[in-house]
Amino acid sequence: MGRPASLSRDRIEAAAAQIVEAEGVDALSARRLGSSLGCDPSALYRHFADMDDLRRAVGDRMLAGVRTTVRAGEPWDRSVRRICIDLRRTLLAHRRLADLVQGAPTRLPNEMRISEALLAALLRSGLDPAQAAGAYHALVELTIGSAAIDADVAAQGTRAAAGTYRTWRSDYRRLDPQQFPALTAVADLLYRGSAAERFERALDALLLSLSRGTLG
Amino acid sequence: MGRPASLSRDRIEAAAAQIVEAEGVDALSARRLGSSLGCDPSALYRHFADMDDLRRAVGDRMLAGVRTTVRAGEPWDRSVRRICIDLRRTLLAHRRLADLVQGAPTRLPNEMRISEALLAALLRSGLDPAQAAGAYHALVELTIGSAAIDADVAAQGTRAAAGTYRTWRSDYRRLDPQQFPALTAVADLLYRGSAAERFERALDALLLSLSRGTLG
DNA sequence: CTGCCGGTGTCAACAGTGTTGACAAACTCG
DNA sequence: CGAGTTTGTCAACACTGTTGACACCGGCAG
Repeated sequence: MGRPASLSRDRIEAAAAQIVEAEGVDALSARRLGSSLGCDPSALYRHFADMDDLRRAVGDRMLAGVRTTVRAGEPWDRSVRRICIDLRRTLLAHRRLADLVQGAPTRLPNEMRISEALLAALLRSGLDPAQAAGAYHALVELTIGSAAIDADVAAQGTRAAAGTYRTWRSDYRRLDPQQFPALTAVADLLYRGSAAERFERALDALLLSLSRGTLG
Repeated sequence: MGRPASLSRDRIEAAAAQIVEAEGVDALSARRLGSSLGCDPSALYRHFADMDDLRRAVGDRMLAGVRTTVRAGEPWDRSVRRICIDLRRTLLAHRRLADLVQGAPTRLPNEMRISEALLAALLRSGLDPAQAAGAYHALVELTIGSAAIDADVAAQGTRAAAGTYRTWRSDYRRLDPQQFPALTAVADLLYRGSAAERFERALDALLLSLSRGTLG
C-alpha cells in the first residue's frame, strides 16, 4: 500500500557515496544529492532522520570495507599493523566517519568485528589479557586519533595536501632562529612524505614497545 | 587616523572564546559573534581574513595555559612527557578546544612555543633531526588524537565518565562468546581506570621506542 | 581653518546550507 | 468506488560565510 517508492535507503546511500568519492564530502548536501537522484531534496527525509543520519549510514557502509581476515601463519604484529592501517585508511576515505567514530565506540557490527580482530591478534602475541587491553587502547587512540587529525587535510586530495604541507614547512622555516632554534632547525623535515607514512612510523614504534610487553 | 575602533582582535577573540566555552564550537558563527559584540557580522572581516582565521586565533589563545619551561637537569623524555600530558590536559579542560585545533596546526605563537619546546627536548635526546621530526609527529598524533577521542566523555565529568565506561564494558561482555571470543574475554579489562592513565601508558610505550632511536 | 585620505562599522545582498509543513500523486485494501 | 497510507513536490524558514557599496569620523597636509 502507498505510492510506489522510487527512492530507497540503499539507492540514496549509493548516490551519496558516489558524490563523496567524486567530489569530496563537502559536496554532499541535500540539494546536490536530490539533483543527482532526480528528486526533491526533502524526499530524502522520508528515508533518513536527517543529513547526519544519512552520513552515518554512508560511513557505516564504508567501515564494512575494513578487512579483518587473518592470513594463515601471519605474525600477530603484522595482523595488528594491517588492521590499523586499513582502519585509518578507511576512516580517512570519509571525513565524517572519523568524526563519528572518535567520540564514542558505536558498538555496531562492523566496529565489533574490527575490535574483535584487533584483540584476537593481541592475545595471540602472548600478552596477558590486561596487557592486551592496554595495548588495544593505545593502538585505537593512535589510529583513530591520527585519522581525526589528518581528516581535514586528507579531504583536500593528495595534490592539495602536498601544497598545504609545503606551506606549513615554509611558515616554520621563516621563524626567528633566535626564538625558535629547534623549530627552524628541523622545519624542512616536518610534514615530509604522506600522513600515512608518518602514521605507519608511529605505529611501528608503538608496536615495538608492545612486543616487548612494556604495556600493562 | 581613521574612525576610532570599537573592535579589536583581542576583544573579538575573547568574545569568541566565551561562546566556544559556553555553547561549543558549532555555535560560533559570524552573526552570533556580532550580536555578542554588538556589531555587524561583517565588521569581523576588518580584523580577520575569514572565520577560519578567527577560529585558529581562538584555539591558540586557549593554548596559552600549556607550560613549556624546562626544569634544570631534567631528562629529555621527562620534558616531553610533561609537555604532552599538559597539552592533552589543556585541550580537554577547554571542552571544545580539541575540535578547534585538531584539523590543522594554527602556526600561531602559543602553538609555536609548544612545538619548539617539544622539538628542543627531542633534539636534546641525541636523535638526529630527521628522527626528531618523526618522533614529533608521532607524539603530536597520539596526544592531540587522544584528546580528540576523549573530549566528549571527559566533558561529562569524572563520575559520569566512569558510568559510561561501565556501560561500554557491559555491552562488550554481553556479546556472543562464539562470535567474539577475544572481545568477551577481555571485556572487563577494557576502559579501566581514567582516560588520562590510558593515555600516559600509551605515551610511555611510545617514548620507550623513541629513546631507542627506532623512529626515522 | 578646510579638505581629503583612509580605516572602521553598517547595510543589503548573494549563494549556499538543513529542515519542515502543507499538498498532491499513486498505490492497496475494504 | 472511496478510505487510508505512503511517497515525492513545493514553498518557505532560519541559518551559514562572505562581499561591495556607503557612511562615519579622526588625523594629517595644505
